[in-house]
Amino acid sequence: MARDDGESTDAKTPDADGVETLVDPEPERATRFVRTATTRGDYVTVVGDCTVEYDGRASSTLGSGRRHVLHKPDGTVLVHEADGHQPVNWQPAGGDVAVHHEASETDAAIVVLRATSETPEEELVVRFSAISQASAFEMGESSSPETVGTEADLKEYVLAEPESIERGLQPLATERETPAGPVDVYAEDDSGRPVVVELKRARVGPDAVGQLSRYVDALARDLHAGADPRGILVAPSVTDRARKLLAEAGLEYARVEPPGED
Amino acid sequence: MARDDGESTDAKTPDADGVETLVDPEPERATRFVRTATTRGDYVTVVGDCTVEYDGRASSTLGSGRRHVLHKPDGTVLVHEADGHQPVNWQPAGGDVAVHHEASETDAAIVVLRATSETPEEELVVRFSAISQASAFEMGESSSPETVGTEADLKEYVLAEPESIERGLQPLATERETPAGPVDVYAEDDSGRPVVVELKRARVGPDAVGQLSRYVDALARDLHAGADPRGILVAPSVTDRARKLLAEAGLEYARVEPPGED
DNA sequence: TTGTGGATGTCGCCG
DNA sequence: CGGCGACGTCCACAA
Repeated sequence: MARDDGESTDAKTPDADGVETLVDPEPERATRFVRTATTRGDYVTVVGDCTVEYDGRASSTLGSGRRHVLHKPDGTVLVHEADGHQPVNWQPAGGDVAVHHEASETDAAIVVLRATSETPEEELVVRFSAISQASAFEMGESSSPETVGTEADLKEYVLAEPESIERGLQPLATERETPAGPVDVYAEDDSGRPVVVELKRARVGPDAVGQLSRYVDALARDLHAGADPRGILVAPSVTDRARKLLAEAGLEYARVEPPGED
Repeated sequence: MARDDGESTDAKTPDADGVETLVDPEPERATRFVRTATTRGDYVTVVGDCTVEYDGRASSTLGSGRRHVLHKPDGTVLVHEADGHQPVNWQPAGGDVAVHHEASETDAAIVVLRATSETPEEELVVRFSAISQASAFEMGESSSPETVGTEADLKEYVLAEPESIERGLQPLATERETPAGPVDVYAEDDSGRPVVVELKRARVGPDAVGQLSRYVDALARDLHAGADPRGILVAPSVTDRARKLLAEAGLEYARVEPPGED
């Protein structure tokens, strides 16, 4: 879709389909371009040499280096480097972003992107000493993937086939509230004894045992004395340590296939 | 840095400083460009309409939409949409990436990026029906930020000033091993009673209580009978439920300022 | 390779 | 808005 508004003269390719690109722009031009595109609600990317400062829940400093900076229409800022899934620095959605240019200690003007947010109060400042490429894209609405294999899928399966955990097990409720939090599946075994089922979609470690343990303890307190609920951890597999912790706490483990493998 | 190798003729701006950009390329050209840049070890970005399929630990499908796809030199693939910090789909570093083009159901040829990995066996397939922009960048080595305000900083502070937790507290060891895992700080109170200290840099919930609880239980078993270790959760703040769980488990809480606020 | 716990975790749901 | 737990969590570090 062509851009015909005034600022589109900044674009290297103003007639391209929803994309404008500057290569090696001067700082002032880059500043104007990024500011305009950001204001317009575009998805903006900048590649160049920059330093990054972050201050908020923690603080960090990054020395000069070549990075890939994204600014999304929702205010998200991501600073990516050559490696890794995680951005090296970022700012969550919802904050404000300001772009300006200023003189650096040497003679080169630099482009500064400052992203701020409140609750928590945080600030991310990216200072470009050189910009190789700045682009702006019209991005459509975000969609969400249909995912199979989540804990919700496992719960569905367990509710449909409770015998896969134990013969005679009867689910009574999901997300049953206890003083320690909601229990994934609350059930009764074939002798009428209450059972707390904690579901995990993947191999479990000690944390899941702690979680189940808290629920069972809370329920034991909550129910009339002598109810003595059982706790069953349901997962594809367990680590050794988790298995020992289960044994020590008098809890049980039931293996299920990972969900969504139909 | 100018690119003078054979494939550089694909670049829209072959002389730019470490950046090559194609706008609205034909599928075959885009395929060649992305494949070459990827092989070369460049940081590659593609913006266009695509579908995404993932299969591995879980499975997901994404219908057609405009997206921003990154391929990093380490093999990481990220698929971003207009919103959110997290990529809507991704592939971790270390896997293989293949790019080819194929005929679609309609007459348009499409560009396919397939990222695969083993352990766990996973596959991510991005199918572009149209590409607005494809870019390749030379990216330097990744750096790592100097971050202040981590749990490690809190530990340092606590070891230097144990009285900030409790008068007379004497740290004996860090990461002391127990059958339930390593304890952040192992100490003795002024009466010589052993103390397990669990540190958290931020407000804590029930999970941290469970963690501390496991350590204390394990240590009680591990030490000679009658040692009766105390457990202190050290954090800037606690949720109500966590506080209740602490009380029920006979554990304590000590408030500390978030680290790195000097 | 696997286990374990931290993270500026982020995200969605629910009170 | 805060609490709570899932996440294809990712990640570094240790065994």
